[in-house]
Amino acid sequence: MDKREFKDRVYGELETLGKAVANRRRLELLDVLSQGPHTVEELAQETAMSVANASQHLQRLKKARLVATEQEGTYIFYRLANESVAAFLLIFRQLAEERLPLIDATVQSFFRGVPTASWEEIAAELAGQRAVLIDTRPENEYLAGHLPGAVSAPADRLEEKLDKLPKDKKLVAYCRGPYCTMASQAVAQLNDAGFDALRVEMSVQEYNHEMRTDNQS
Amino acid sequence: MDKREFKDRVYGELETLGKAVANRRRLELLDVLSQGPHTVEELAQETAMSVANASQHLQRLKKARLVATEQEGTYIFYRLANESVAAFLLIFRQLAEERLPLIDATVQSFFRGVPTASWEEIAAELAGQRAVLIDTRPENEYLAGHLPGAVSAPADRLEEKLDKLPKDKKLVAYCRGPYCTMASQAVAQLNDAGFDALRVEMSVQEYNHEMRTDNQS
DNA sequence: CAACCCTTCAATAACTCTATTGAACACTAT
DNA sequence: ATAGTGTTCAATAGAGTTATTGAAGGGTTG
Repeated sequence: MDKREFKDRVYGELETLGKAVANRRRLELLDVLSQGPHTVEELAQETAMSVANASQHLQRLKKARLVATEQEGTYIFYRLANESVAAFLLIFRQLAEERLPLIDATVQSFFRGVPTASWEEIAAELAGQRAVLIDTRPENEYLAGHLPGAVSAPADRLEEKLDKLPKDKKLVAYCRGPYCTMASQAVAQLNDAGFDALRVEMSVQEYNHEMRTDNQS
Repeated sequence: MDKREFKDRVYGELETLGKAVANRRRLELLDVLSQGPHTVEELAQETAMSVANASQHLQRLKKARLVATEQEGTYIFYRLANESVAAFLLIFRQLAEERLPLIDATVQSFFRGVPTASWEEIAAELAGQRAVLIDTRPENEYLAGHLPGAVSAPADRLEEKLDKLPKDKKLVAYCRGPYCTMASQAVAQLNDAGFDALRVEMSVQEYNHEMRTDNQS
């Protein structure tokens, strides 16, 4: 094996990781999978793809070993291969946002008008019980892991929970991350129903990541 | 802008970062650029591409804002956009190596037979002056930044330096990183010439990264 | 300003990727 | 077994990517 052949092989392998994240559908799938295991059907629905197409993309991700599967009866659950993948996705997103300002501009424009706070702004009120943290993701994602103290109130089944939420406290909604629209949808609906709700820019992934880096320093 | 359109736009932008690193040639260019600024011609030669092809790939990287250019006379120097890009590349490689074992297998097989040490194994001898660290990269990369105490001895011009290297000390060679063959080439040549040389698995990027994380903890 | 060198452009053919379609496979429950 | 449901397979057309080629820009130097 000469020098050129060696480099072609090595960079050819590296390429498979690059190609895995070189497609918007697969990136979207990975973001949903960051929240916990999901079936093919769920993933297809979440990302507005046909089941066959989602399956095809998932197999591509599996070939790059970014995701793994577990059979459970007739369902197949896809999940991220491990924590390194989740950490990588976070850094991937951070770099993209830093280098490609259009992302942040699009996000800003989409969420304009939705009452929003940063985690720092709201942390004291949450700690002092003057605000309640609500998790607007589907219940299975809440069960797979949620922010400490959060209450589950999936955005698409909010009516069922309305009578269990306090009207005398702030409701602080989060969801999957900065490109997820569930919290903002829930906030609009809650405010219409007479609650005092706002969105917080936080997710399980970011929270865990901040905890980890905080402990290190 | 509805929810789906928003996601398509955002993930479509993220995709441009993914596509930038979805090609072995571009990954190789980025690795060379991690060592410092280079002209198109240099990059083309280093990666065994035609100049036109290299230029095409470099423009793609520039469009993704991973690299930037500076004109200097008739030359155009390409360089990584900033430190975040270098850090990302390191993590990208780490994840690829973790998930795709074929990479490490290929590396192991290529460097089998070359006397090699890890940084920990050799650090004490370097500190005690019983070994000399030599930088086998081209001189301009040495000038752009090198390991503390390292002497420049480019692998392709080793004869010129032979009489300046000590025969009574270990020579510890490094180059660009784990996929770079300069150090191993130099080690073979040096040992043939009667020196006591070995390769060390370290690079400027990895060294800086370790220093940074060591200080944090 | 003309010759020169470095870089980019434009066109193209070969190749790869993607969404879609309908069929096939696999597991469960009746 | 059979029907039903979740997932994958196989084929394909359309879109995108890549290396190659030769020509054209854009600076610099004599």
